[in-house]
Amino acid sequence: MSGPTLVLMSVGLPPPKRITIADVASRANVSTAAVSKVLRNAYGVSPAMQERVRQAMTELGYRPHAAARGMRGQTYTIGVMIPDVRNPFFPEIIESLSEHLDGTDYQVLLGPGGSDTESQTRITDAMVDRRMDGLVMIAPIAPRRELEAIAKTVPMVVIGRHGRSTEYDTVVDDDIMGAGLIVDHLADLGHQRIAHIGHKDRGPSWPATMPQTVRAEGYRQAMRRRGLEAQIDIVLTSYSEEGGYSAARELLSRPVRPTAIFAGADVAAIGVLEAAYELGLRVPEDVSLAGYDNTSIAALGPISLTSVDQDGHLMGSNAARLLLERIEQKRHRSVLLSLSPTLVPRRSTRSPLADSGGA
Amino acid sequence: MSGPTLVLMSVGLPPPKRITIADVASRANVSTAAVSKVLRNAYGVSPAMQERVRQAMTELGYRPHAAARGMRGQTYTIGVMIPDVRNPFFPEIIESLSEHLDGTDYQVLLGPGGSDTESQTRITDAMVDRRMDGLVMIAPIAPRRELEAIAKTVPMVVIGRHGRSTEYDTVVDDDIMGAGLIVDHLADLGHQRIAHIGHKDRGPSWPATMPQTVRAEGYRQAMRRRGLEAQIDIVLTSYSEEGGYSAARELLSRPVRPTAIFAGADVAAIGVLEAAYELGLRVPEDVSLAGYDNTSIAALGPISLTSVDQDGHLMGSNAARLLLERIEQKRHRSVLLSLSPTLVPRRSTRSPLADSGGA
DNA sequence: ATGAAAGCGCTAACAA
DNA sequence: TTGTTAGCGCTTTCAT
Repeated sequence: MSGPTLVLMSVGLPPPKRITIADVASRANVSTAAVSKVLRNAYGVSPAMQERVRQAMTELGYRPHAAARGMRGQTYTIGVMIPDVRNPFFPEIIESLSEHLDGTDYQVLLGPGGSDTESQTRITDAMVDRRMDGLVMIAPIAPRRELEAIAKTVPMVVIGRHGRSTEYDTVVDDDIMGAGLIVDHLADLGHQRIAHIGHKDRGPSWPATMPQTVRAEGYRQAMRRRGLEAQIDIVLTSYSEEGGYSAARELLSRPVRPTAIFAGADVAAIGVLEAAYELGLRVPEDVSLAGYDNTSIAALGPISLTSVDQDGHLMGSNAARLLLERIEQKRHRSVLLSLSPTLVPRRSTRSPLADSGGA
Repeated sequence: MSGPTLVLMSVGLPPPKRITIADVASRANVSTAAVSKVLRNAYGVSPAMQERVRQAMTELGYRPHAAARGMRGQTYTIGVMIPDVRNPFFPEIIESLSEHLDGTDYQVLLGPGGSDTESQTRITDAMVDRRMDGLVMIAPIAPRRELEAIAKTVPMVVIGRHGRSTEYDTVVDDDIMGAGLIVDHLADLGHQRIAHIGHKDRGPSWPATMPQTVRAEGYRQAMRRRGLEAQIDIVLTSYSEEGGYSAARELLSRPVRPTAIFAGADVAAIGVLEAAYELGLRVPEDVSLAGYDNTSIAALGPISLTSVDQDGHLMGSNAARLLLERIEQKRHRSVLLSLSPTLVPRRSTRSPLADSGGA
């Protein structure tokens, strides 16, 4: 294979300089203060002046300098911290968030934080340093105290993390319930050896409020409720293809295999599929499989993965609404919004074969 | 299903105010200019003063105000315009981009632009308004003139768009070659009726330089080269699951079906799989299928999709490098970097059955 | 209703 | 090497 091709080209002209409110002001024969007021739809400008200023703005192609505005007023920027850009569930939230903000003056900017505390802190700080008007944190792993410290500085909504805070709003899906839906579904089908694949993250933070912890806990509770306490079987890897793969390699290589696997995320379930495929095991004939998140891949005919739907759309729009309330109406009382998930049964789960009795 | 649960909570304290260089300066008994210099690692500060200032910074927990810095100097922010947050190929580019920037003072912020011109323009303007130091545009659909107008204002690298510009750098994968790899592969297997699913986007821009156009053109060229000109068969929908699905419904319902389908993107190929599944056709027994992008889903055992690999990692790191060169070394000569793709053959393609002779 | 002017936190000439 | 100071583009009192 040939290496990359490289082509050089010419040129370099003097950079044009931007139009400021001063330009607009002089063009419209008004003060800069007047222009500023028009810009903000502030009180105390006659319709006539309004018109003149707007005219001048369009004629000159004026664009407000967001950073400069931010020095005194707002930056009109909403920051969204995203751990793991690859997670196919986040786009749903993000899309709905931006949609909700589309009519407003606010712009959404995404901060790619890694799955470790440091990089999440780094990008979060970066957003604060840029004086964003509000922050949406998607499943952050920082300790609550840290989040609250930031939330004291800037309006904040946390998505996908359980527990409440007085400093920020929370939008969360009831993961206890979601895990229960899956376990009940599998138990109803006659499964007993139901294993769970969980996510363990790095970092010092106590993860009791993280979705993965709550899903595992929901799994435990449901297993007990169904009298399957002795069958509780959790493998902690990560919510990723690799994580699901390695967990499944372990589970499916045992002398007594589980008859069903509940992966805490669809991506992990995909890894399980891969492992099962390699081991020559069929889903659902040899092992039932369920995921979580109901990502679009779960719906695919050849995959047809039973999953739990979280309505990311609703999460996103609510997060946007709550954040705007905090920013514009200066609300300080915090809100906890808990949405209920729904089960989406598909072909990846079915009754275990006759030979698969209890332990 | 019960509706969302809502819980209200209390509190509201006076917001603390931020530490500025003035605070740091007085604490360290130096001028603000000195602090500024330390901040920028600028020339002309004694090690002693360096130390005093850094000390004061950490003691006070000082964080520079990015917007204020931006008013005179840089914002240390790199903006990345992303059309379609759902495209699973982009995360690769983004990850490698951020990685490359990790050691530097720059921060990556992502601008979610939709698949239409307006929303892309909107988010791009927003990034310019925020005085980002550099912009990376991933497969933008704006006309080249528009891109160049922006590039005159701010250092810019365009990814995934063919054609060259004197104003910005380009990192692109050779889509003509990539399409050729697929067609050759299929033709070598004995296929003749090879159909192609393309992407047609909205917007007034002339799309001759867009990847989808080039891939379609590459397909045509390769078909001619292989003497299959009469078999050229392109269905234009979109690079999405739905697009692939509807195109495949059409193609596979014909009296004389193609023996192979080359979808311009893996996501579209996934839609084809879905359609084939619904129609009771097997891949590859009844129809061979190839995608493009080699996304992780293509590698899955149950899917095993033949695809073209683009090395997003290399694209991302090169884009970062080129952008930094433009920003820091003020390079003006533009660069075109063309990477070559590779074929990744998998089980979704095989020789057509005997009964599937030429038209 | 309108405008003059004082900052916001920082950078960069220029002086010392 | 260090400090002084004039902005950057906008918002926001406070007079007019």
